[in-house]
Amino acid sequence: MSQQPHPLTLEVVDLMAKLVALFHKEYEEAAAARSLTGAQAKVLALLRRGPMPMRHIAQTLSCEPSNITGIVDRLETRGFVTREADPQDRRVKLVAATDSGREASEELRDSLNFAREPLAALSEEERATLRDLLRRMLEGAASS
Amino acid sequence: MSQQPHPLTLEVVDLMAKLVALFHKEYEEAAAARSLTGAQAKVLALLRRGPMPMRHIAQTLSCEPSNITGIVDRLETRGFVTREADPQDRRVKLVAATDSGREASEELRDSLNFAREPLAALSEEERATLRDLLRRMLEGAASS
DNA sequence: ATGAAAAGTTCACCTTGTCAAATGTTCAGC
DNA sequence: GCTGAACATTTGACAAGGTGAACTTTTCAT
Repeated sequence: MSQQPHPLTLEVVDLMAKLVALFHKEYEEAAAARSLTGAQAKVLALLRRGPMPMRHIAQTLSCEPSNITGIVDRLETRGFVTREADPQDRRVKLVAATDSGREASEELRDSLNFAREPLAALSEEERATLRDLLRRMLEGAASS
Repeated sequence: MSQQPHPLTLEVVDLMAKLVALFHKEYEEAAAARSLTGAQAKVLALLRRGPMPMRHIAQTLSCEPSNITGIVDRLETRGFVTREADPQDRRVKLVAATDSGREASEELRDSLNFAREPLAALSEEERATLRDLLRRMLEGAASS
């Protein structure tokens, strides 16, 4: 709690902050190009793996369940998502992406990959090194 | 525009998305601990380098100037920031951090450095490698 | 001098986010 | 079998972030 901020660490944090800002901006733009908001795109991306209870969405995105209600409402009126009661437990609603929702999400993801100019600056080997470092950093954190 | 998404690239993008989410969450929490919002903290961080016209803040954060008005309003009522007319051009207002604003921003920054658990998983040498890779990736992009 | 362009502000509006109070459902214990 | 606690979701009130359009003030080129 009282360690000197090491100059190298400080610089890495600074670079990461810039990269985060850049990534965030590009994600929002890619979503907006499909008239989705960032939050809607994130929910849609989660649902690519399959239907999911509201609660689980809220936990994964670290926000209140009541917040998800609104986001799913807006996705639902646009036909990107459906809500059905879970037969196992009728308290929970399973949110599932429609075909059109899945398609929008995958398009967005692919457009992101191609738009990733920063990554193009690295060779294949460097990208592998980066992948390993990022993996190590994320090992302790939450997943999916 | 039609290149196959290379699995390695895809994985790196995915890891970065997770890192971005993690970083973002920790930043918001660190800001909230000082009862600042993320946006307010970002503006305050920009002002550490010196006073700045509203317009410049908006450009740096890639948002509309009218948005900055509100954020600076809220920072101002809490005494973190002042607005004065630029003597050179009385259309522009120079926003400057007060001592208390600067202090809050620096505290936040330092708390971020120490809270950066993910980085602790890397050795000094690995952090240097990461720094170099990030630098390369950001070379083409906007700065500060 | 006049008029176009720039910087900020204001206003109306939407989305994200929180919290507290409802509703409906499940389930443990009796 | 009933009751009450716990749970998932929704609703409503509210604040902040974000946009776009209309307005004021100031600058500056002609």
